Amino acid sequence: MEVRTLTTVKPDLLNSAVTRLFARLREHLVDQGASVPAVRVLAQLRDRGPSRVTDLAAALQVSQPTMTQQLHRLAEQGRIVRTIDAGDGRAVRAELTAQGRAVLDSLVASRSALLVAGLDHLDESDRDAIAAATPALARLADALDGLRIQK
Amino acid sequence: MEVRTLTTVKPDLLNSAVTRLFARLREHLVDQGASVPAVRVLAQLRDRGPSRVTDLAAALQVSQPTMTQQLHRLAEQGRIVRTIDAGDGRAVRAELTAQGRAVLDSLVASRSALLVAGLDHLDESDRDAIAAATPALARLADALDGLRIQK
DNA sequence: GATATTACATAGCCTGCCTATATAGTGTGG
DNA sequence: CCACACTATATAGGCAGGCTATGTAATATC
Repeated sequence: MEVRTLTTVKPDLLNSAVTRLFARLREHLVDQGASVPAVRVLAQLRDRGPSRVTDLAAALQVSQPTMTQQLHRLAEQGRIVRTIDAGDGRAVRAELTAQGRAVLDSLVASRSALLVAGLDHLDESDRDAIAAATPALARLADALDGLRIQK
Repeated sequence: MEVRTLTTVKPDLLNSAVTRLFARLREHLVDQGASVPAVRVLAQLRDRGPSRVTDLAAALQVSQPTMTQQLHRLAEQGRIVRTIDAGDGRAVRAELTAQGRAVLDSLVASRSALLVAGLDHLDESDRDAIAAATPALARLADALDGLRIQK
């Protein structure tokens, strides 16, 4: 049997760390003229391909008018194109442009570089701990999703 | 010597986990009629005691007008009181009310309960990994803060 | 073919953030 | 001791991102 200091998760410390990390990640996007909601839409279009307004809104859990507005902004910036669906004149197909894809790739790469640079300032043991915990944190997010739905 | 799979931090997965966790934590506050910026102000007042507008703005890294606005909202809700500083007629002293303190305590307790409930759905090994990584994540946030300043 | 439904757009409102500027109190040099 | 500079907060105006309610146009359905 392993003998080590018993450590339990301190909710406040976990909350604080997550909040601070998120703030830095968001700030990094904003410094490059992007935003978290915009990047989420671009990533969704990259992953799911051309999509309708309503489907994107559902996938990202925002209202349809919010998604309409976001897509109009992204279209003005040339990062997506909006075309009327052939076969359903009501529907809009949003699709990444080459520029949009390039911007997204660049933002993602830059964000990874930031995290790697941050990790580089840590001890090996801290990096190991974070690497080991990453899947667990994803599962914690899954669990919280589940609790939300039951609410 | 321990023999185990060598794992490196995957920046995208870490970003995704942090982003999702933050989204749930924020949603949980919003469900209770609060917001992340408002709670940050209340927590600051709890930790530092009565404070001036400018000091709060600096501590939370927002502009002075943003803090002025936030404090007016919190005052309308009865969560803080704003009094003119005795000794400097220009300055405003913002201070938690008993109600504000109670609301903050309740929100913090509820957030902890949410996290504990989520953790309860995980394996012992996941909980251990998260407990072990929490200080490392805080240090990662510190490191990113440092990188930001050097920028 | 009239009507119901669906997909998106628009209107109007809120929070939260910003910069620029006004106002009012404090402090200071002459 | 008063004009002037400075400092603390407030106000004005603007943008992003979120919401609900509702309008409009295309499609489906009976």
